[in-house]
Amino acid sequence: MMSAHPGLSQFLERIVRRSELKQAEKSAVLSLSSRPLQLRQNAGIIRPGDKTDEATLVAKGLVGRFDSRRNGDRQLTAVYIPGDMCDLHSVPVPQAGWGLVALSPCTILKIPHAEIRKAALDFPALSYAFWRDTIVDGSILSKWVSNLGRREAKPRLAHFLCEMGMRFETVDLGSRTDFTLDMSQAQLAEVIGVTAVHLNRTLQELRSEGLITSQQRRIEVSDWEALCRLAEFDPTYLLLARQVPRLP
Amino acid sequence: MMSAHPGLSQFLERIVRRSELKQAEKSAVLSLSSRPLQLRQNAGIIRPGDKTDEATLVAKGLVGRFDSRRNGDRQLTAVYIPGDMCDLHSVPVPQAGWGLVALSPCTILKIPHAEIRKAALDFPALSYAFWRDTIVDGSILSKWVSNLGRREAKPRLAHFLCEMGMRFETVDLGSRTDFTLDMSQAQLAEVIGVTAVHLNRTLQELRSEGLITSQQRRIEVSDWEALCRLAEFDPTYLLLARQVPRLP
DNA sequence: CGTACCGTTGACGGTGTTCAACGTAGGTGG
DNA sequence: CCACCTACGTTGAACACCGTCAACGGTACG
Repeated sequence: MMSAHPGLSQFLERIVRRSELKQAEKSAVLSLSSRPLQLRQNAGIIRPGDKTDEATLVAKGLVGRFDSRRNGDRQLTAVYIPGDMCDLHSVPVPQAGWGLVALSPCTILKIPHAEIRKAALDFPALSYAFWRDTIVDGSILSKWVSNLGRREAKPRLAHFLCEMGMRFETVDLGSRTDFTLDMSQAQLAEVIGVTAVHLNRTLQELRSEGLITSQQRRIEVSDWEALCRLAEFDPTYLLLARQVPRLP
Repeated sequence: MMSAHPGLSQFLERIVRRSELKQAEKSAVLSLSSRPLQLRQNAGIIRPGDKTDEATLVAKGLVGRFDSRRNGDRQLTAVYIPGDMCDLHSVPVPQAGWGLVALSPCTILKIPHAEIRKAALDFPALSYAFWRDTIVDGSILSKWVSNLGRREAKPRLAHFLCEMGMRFETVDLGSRTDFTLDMSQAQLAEVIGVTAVHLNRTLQELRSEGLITSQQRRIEVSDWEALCRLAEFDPTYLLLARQVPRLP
C-alpha cells in the first residue's frame, strides 16, 4: 500500500477520537485514495448548488462553508480546520446547497464518494462513525443557531474563540489559550453575523477588557475562565469525549 | 407482526421520500417497537444534558429542540412535525446537549436505541438512510444560521413560514399556503431569534403588507411568490427531492 | 369570578448598521 | 529605489432595528 497522505491520518485521528475502530477499519480509512490540491486564499472549492462526486478533506489551512444572499452578503456556517472532512454530507447527498471557500492558503484532499461509500459498505462501523461525525457538525451548527439568536456580538465572538481554541488544541495546532486563527476580520464578521466594522469594535472590547490579546492573526487568551464565563461556553457540544455505543 | 403504530408509517414515508428502500428494509422500520406517550403543551421530553437510550418520534403535534441560557432565555434550534424523528442523533450520540419540549399537545413514540442500531446493523441501506436523514436536519440548521446571521426579523419570519408551509404540505398536513402552526407567538419568537414583542410587530407587518393572514394559529399565505421573494426562499435545502446514490 | 395565558400597544434606550474616510503594510512595476 | 496599488484594520457620526419595561384587553378554564 502506498503510504497515506498525512491528511488522511489526521482525519483518522479525528474519527477515532469519537468512535472506536478495529485495525481493518482504520486501514480502510488510510487507504482511501486522495487527490491533493493547493489553494490560494479565497479560492472557491464548491459553489452553491454544485453537484460533486468527491468529498473535501482539509489537510492545512482553514476552509469555510457559506450561504450567500442575492445582495452579495455571505454567512459562514462552518469553519473547518485540518483533519476535518468539510462535506462528508455530500456522500449521501451530493447536491450541495452551500459553498466551500479557502479562508486561508490551504491544502485539501479530494476523496471520491465512491471510495467512501465502499468503505461504509464494507465496514458498518465506519458507516456508523461517519454518521456520528456528521452529528458533530450538526451539534456545532445547533449551538451557533443558539448563539446567533440569543446573544450579542461580544459573547458571540467570545464563544467562537473558545470553540476554535478547543478545536485547535484537540488537533495539536496550538493550545486553547494560544493559537493562530488565520482569517481576516471581514471573514470573522461573516462567522459572527455582524459587519466588519462592528466586529472590529467588538474585538477591541475583548482586548481592552483584558480577555485576549491579538496581533496579526495570533490569538492569545489572557483569561480563559473569564472568556468562557462571558461566552457561557460549555464544550460538551463539540463531542470531544468518546461516546460508548458501538455497533456490535 | 402486530400492526405498526401510524407514527411509524409516517416516519417510514419520510425516510422513503429521500432514500430508496427494499421491502425487507421497510418492514424493519415498521416493526420497530415503540412506546406511545401523550404530552401536554410545554411538557419537557428531554432536559439538556440528559442521557437517553430511546429516540423520540413525533406522531402528532409539534416538538421543539432548544438550547437555554443561564438567564432563562431559550432559543429553539429545530421544530419537528409529525413523521420527524427528533433525535435520531441520539442513537450514535446518546448524550444530548439540547432539550426537547412539546410545543403543542403531542403524541410521541419512544423507540429504543438498541432497536434502531440493530436495524442499522442488519441493513446497511438503513444505516445510510438514517445518516441521510440526519443531514436533512443539519441542512436546515445551516440555513438557519444563515438567516439568523444575515437577515432582519421580517425576512426571517417569512422564511420560517415558507419552510413550515413546504414541510406541512409534504406530509399532507395542509398546503404551503394554508396550514396550522400550533405554537404561540412567544414560541415563534424563540425560533426567529427576537423578543415576543418584536415578533408580534413583525407578524403584523406581514399581515398589513398583504402577504399572509393569520387568525388563531392558522396561517394563510395570500401571496406565496411575494413571501418567497422577501425570504429569498429556495426549498432545495429541505432535500425534498430524492437523491440518487444508494449503497449497492 | 378570579386567574393564567396570550396577543397587543406605546415610549424609550441600546446594540449594531451604514457610509465615508484614513493609516498601514506588503507587493509590483517603472 | 520609489510610486503605486491593494488588502486589511481602524475611526467617527447619523440612523435603524430591535430590546426593555409597563400596561391593557380578550379568552379559556377552574
